[in-house]
Amino acid sequence: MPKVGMEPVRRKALVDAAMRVIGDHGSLTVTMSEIAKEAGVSPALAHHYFGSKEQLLIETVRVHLQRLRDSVVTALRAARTPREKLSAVIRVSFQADQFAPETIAAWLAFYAEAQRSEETRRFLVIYARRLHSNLVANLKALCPVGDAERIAEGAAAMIDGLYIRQSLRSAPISTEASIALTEDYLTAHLNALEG
Amino acid sequence: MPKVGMEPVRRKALVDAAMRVIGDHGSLTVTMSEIAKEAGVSPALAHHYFGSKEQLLIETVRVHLQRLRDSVVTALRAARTPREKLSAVIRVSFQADQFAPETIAAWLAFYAEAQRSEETRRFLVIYARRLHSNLVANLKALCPVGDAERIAEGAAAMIDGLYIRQSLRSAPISTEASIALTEDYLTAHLNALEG
DNA sequence: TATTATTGATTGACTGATCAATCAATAAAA
DNA sequence: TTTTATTGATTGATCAGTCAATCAATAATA
Repeated sequence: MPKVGMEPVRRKALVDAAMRVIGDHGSLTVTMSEIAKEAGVSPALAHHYFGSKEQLLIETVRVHLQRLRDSVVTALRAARTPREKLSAVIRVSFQADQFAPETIAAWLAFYAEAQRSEETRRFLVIYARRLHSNLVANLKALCPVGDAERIAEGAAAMIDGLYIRQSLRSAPISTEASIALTEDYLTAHLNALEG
Repeated sequence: MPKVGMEPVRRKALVDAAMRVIGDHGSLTVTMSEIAKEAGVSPALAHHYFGSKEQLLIETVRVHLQRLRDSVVTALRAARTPREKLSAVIRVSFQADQFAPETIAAWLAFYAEAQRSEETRRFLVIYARRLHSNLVANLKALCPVGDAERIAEGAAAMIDGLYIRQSLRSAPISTEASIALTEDYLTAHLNALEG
C-alpha cells in the first residue's frame, strides 16, 4: 500500500478544513473543491472518504459539538459547588475558541442548516438539551425545581442570544461582558428567590 | 394579458412568495424558479422586475424588517408609561406572526445570509440597534443610564436567543412563556437596583 | 537480492444536473 | 405605433459525484 493508514489523517484534515472554510464563508454553502483545496487534497479524495458532501458536513458538525462537549465535561469536573459549576458552564460557552468570529459564523450556519438537515437538527437539539440539563442539575441545588427550569431556560436563551448578536459584529461584546451578563442573570434571579 | 401598472403588484407578489418559500425551505438557498412559481409568474419576470436574485432577496429582508418596525411603532404609541412601553416592545417581538415557524426560519436564514451579504448585514444591524435603543430609552426612565445599557443588552440577547431556540423545535416555548421569561428578566434586574 | 503481485491512496478528466441570467418574440394596452 | 407585460427557449457557469488510470509501499516469491 502507499502511505498506509492515511484515512484517519485525511478525515481529520478534511473536517478541520471544512470548519475553516465554513467559518470564512459564514455559511454551509461551500464547495467540496474549496474544502479539499484547503485540506490540500483533490475533491475526488474527499468524496472517496466521505461519500457525499452532506456526510462531510454532518461529520463536521458532529466533531464540533463533540469538542464543545469535552470542554464542558472538563470544566465541570474542575468545579466543586453547584454555583461554581454553573459558572463553569457559562465560561466554557464563551471561552476564546468558541467566541472566535469564524466559530460564531459556523454555529450560525449550523443552526440554519438544521432547518434542512434532520441529522444536523438532531445534533443541535442534543446540544441544547445538554446545556439545559447541565444548568438545571446545578440550579436544583440552589432553588426549587420549577424555578430551576425557568431560570435555565432563560440562561440558555441568553447564551445563544449573545452568540447570534456577536455574529452581526455591530456592537461587539467582549467575552468578559458576555459572561458578566449571564452571571448577573443567574445572580439576580437566585437572589430574588431568596429575598 | 398585459394590464398596465402591474409592476407594484408583481413586486409585492414576488416578495411575499419569497418569504413563504424561504420560510418553507428554512434557508435563503432557494431558486428564482421556486419563488416565481409560488408567485404564479415566470422566472424571467422576476428577473425583469428585480434584476437579480440578490436584489429580490435583499428587498425581501427589507420589507420584512419594515413590517416589524411598523408593528413596534404602533405598539409603542399605544403604551403610556416607560414600563408599559418596555412590555410593548417585548410583546411585539413575540407576537403571533413573528413566532410562526416559517418566520423564525426566515429570520435565521437572514442572520446566516448577513455573513455574506453586506446589505443584509446592514439591515439586521439597524434592527438590532433599534431594538436596543427602544429598550434603553425606556429603561433610562427607570434606572441609571449605565444599568439601562446593560439590562437592554441582556434583554435583547434573551429575545434573540428565545428565537433561535424556537428554530430547533426541540422544547417549544409558548409565546406567553417567552414573554414571561423576558419580563421576569427586566423585573428582576429593576427590582435588584431599587432594593 | 531481485522480481512481481497486490492494494490503498490519489488524481485528472468527465458527466449530468441545476440555476441565474439573457433574449427574442408575442400580446395587450395607450 | 410605441410602450409595457410576459414568457419559452437558450446560454454559460458552477458543482457534486463518478471513474479509469497511476502511484507507491509492502509482502510474497524466486
